[in-house]
Amino acid sequence: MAVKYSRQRQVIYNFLMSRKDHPTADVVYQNVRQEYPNISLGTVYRNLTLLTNRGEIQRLQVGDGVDRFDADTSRHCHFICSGCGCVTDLPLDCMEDMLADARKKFDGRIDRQSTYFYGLCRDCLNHSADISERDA
Amino acid sequence: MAVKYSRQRQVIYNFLMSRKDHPTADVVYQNVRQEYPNISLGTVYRNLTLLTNRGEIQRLQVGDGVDRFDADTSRHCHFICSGCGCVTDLPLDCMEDMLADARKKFDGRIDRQSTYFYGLCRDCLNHSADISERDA
DNA sequence: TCTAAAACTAGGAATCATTACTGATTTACA
DNA sequence: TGTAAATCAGTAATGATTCCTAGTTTTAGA
Repeated sequence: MAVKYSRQRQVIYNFLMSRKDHPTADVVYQNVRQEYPNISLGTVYRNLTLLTNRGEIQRLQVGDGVDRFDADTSRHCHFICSGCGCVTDLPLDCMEDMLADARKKFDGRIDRQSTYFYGLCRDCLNHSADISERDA
Repeated sequence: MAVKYSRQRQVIYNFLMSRKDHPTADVVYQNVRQEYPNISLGTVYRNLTLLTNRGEIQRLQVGDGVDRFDADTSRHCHFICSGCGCVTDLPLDCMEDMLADARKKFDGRIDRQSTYFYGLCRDCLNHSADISERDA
């Protein structure tokens, strides 16, 4: 299937490029709707999937049951805060080494790697410290 | 909430310990049902979640929309075949280094890491080679 | 510019993994 | 054994995502 230009896809892609917080499909929908009130959620999902398959964006599955999307396709890890659910980029030097090591040890072809770290972000850590102090 | 012994949970855990292929909740259900015909899928889910929260097993979210479960809680990566969907363990030496590097670079607390590799397993590679030869 | 085919869309229905609810049962412990 | 809390079976509800269909937009070529 040849890919034809569509206004909706362009707007979806532009919105994703403008964000660094890895929005969900619904967040993309709610925002794009400001400009295109008639756009449908199905269209947002279809285009996010299409862009992912074409390698222009990447889909993140951080484990909370909702997929997220990232316009940055460079190889990097993600951190997911168990407190507030925020997702932030985490570029690590050792990713290349890890991939090389995996390829050496695994009998098969490895195309892609995805790494997620989980914990508490700085804001949530500070907040829980506040609570501890208050309770003390 | 104190955790009480339950026959069902024991059977679910035993089954998971006997498998190396990271079964889904439904696969656990179908198998445990052989021995306990009355067990319900809800009970399987509840206990798998409870065991995960207690750190006795781990939940895998490999990206196909269905969660998988692993009785091996040691730190290791997983490979997911894009061809047949099989999930296999992939222990790598560099995981500790990577975690240490992430902790050094990230301002916050990192508790846990999960790494997935995607590609084609040996069987699927051989199979696609067969198809290429046949078509040639 | 006109036209036809292919790709795309909006809107809504369908899917399906997972969770929540409810009344009955089991477990722990005095 | 008696009792309260935890758990269960069965089923309904949830919610993210995909599928479906009729109509619209885009593109390429005459």
